[in-house]
Amino acid sequence: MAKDEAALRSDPGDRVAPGTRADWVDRRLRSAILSGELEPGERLVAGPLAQRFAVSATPLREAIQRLAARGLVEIEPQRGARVAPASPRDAEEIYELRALLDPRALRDSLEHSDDAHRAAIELAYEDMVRPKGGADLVELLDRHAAFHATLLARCRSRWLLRLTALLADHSQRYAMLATLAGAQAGHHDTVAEHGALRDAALAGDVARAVTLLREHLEQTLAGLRAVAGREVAVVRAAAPRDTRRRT
Amino acid sequence: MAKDEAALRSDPGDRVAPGTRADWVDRRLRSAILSGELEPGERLVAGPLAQRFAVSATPLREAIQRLAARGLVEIEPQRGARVAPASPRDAEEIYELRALLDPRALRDSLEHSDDAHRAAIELAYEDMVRPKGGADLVELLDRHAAFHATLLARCRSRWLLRLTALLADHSQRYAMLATLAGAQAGHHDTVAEHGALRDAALAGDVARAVTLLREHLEQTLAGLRAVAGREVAVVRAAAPRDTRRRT
DNA sequence: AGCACGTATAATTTATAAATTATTGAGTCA
DNA sequence: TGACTCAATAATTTATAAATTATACGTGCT
Repeated sequence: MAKDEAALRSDPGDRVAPGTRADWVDRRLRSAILSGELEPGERLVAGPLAQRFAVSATPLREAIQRLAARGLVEIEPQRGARVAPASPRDAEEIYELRALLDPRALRDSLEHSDDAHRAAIELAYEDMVRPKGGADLVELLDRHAAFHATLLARCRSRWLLRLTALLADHSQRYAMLATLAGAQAGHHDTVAEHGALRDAALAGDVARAVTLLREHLEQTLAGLRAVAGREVAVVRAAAPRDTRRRT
Repeated sequence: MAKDEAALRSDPGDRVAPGTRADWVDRRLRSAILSGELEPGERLVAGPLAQRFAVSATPLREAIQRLAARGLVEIEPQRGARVAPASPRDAEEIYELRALLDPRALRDSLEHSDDAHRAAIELAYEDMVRPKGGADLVELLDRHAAFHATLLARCRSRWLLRLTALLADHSQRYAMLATLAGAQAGHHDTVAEHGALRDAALAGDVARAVTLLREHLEQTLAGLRAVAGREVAVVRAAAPRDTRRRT
């Protein structure tokens, strides 16, 4: 039948590059929030933002709705949207959950790894430790996130991956905020940790890799706690951009 | 504006609904999906839906975006949205994650319980075991979800609660689908399990409550596996409502 | 007939404009 | 002076209409 031919042509998945404007604004806003370009608590006013991105109100609004569902922005009905506030408490919750979920995902991923996966891990690691372009901080954190995501990529549970990706977004934001707050403390030799993690993953030593990842996350959390005080100060400083200056 | 909208909006279960139209459509669509009123894989065409809900395209679209971010609908750019497909595999993943996360949330919740919380638990339990109005299936599942949510309510980690709530939504959908598929199996004496859970929670026996919850979830998963075959059949039967019309 | 191409139709996506709601500020009365 | 009212303004929210894209169908060619 001709049905098969038609089905082949409209095969889902051949469209790799989604091109709608709402998607673009979504990604753009996400990276703006993760990079700190938009500060926590900052208001997102529809008009100026639409002009700044050269899009209409509709796709902008849709992007905001999606980000709200992901927890990156908060919407108060009838009163506008703002970048999700940041707090040390939230950061602790996020990293605790990552310490619980990421190792689990890593175990399943490594147990179903293959050559292509290991190659991808090696590549992501190289991209991370030896950034090509400018040593931009946001680029560095993007590579870091990509490395972790690659490690988990073979996990078969799409839901577990969905949750880890969600948490990874937020922890990337906190990593950036902490760095901006002057977090030189907590520099617990992350390069060595990542290297050991890479080696264990490539060697197929699942148990060791899982342990290393958990320790890595816990130490990151500890380092984040070390600058919690300063971070709070920064958040407080950014907060006064509040809506109403009611007495 | 048209005056008949008030009548249209007084559909069952929304009158205490403050907020915007998009919020309303969001809740309405969510419950439609969770109740199976909209079947997995079913297309969500903007025009008819907007007319059916008596709203414009904009708020409807925003609601769909939010539901997509929550995983209840899937959007293929330029090609429309559809209710997220259901599969036994997804159900397993969801219940496995619940078995991991819910007990953790329950532990923290019960460790910070108080009289008001215990009263809420007792109330939610009564509402569940003795439904007042019609013995509607969706109402029953809503009460069941409410009971579980109440148990976890005192958990201090807002992120953990966010994840459990997300998973609860999807597991409620699967509970409905399984029941519609004729899941009399898996009736592993849920009433007794819930009763014991309630008792342990009210008595402050945290360890026991946590164990009971984990077992409850694992048995629910087991019961769900029992009807997996039939469920697949149902999903397959519903699937042919696919995108492209028959040739 | 079978396949490709072009046109027509339908649906999504975006833009623009109207309307509802919140907030600000001045003016007024106690 | 202080609080309260009420218009003015700004922002969100919704509606409507235009444009972009995908899909279906008919037409002509090999």
